[in-house]
Amino acid sequence: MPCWLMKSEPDEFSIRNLEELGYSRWDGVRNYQARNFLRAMAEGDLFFFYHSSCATPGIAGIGRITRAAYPDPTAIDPNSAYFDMKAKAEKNPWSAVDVGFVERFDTVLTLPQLKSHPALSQLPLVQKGSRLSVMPVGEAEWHVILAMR
DNA sequence: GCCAACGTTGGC
DNA sequence: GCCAACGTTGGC
Repeated sequence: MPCWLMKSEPDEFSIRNLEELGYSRWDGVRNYQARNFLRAMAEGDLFFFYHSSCATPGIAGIGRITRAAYPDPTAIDPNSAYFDMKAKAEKNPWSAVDVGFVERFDTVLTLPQLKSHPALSQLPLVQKGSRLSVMPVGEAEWHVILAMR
């Protein structure tokens, strides 16, 4: 089963928000490479929930894909912060998935911790300058990260 | 708040 | 198709 990592700013949407809600739509992705990964996801895939742009950037928990990619409604909603003028209902280039809560880590697995592990050096997350917000995680990497929690 | 790195836009 | 300018991401 493919595994993933997705970034969210916890001020916007955190692992606690997902825990409280139980499920959510994962929308607002506006990068083609990240969108293509969204489209490669299947129901049942697991992902690491990463907190970015915050006091302690790192992996905060685990979620599950509960619905495969579909057109992102926020792209055609003028009231949404993610509205895209160029998107139309009949031609919407952006995708969203639905996700469910799986687990919240007791403590965030911090970016420096992740960077310190040699087995994770190929993960785009830890590479210099990488801004990719949705990325695949290899099975070996997945288990390494799980063991670090 | 700063700024390096990246992706996108648009003139040519 | 090139590439400079711009806007955004995201760690620090």
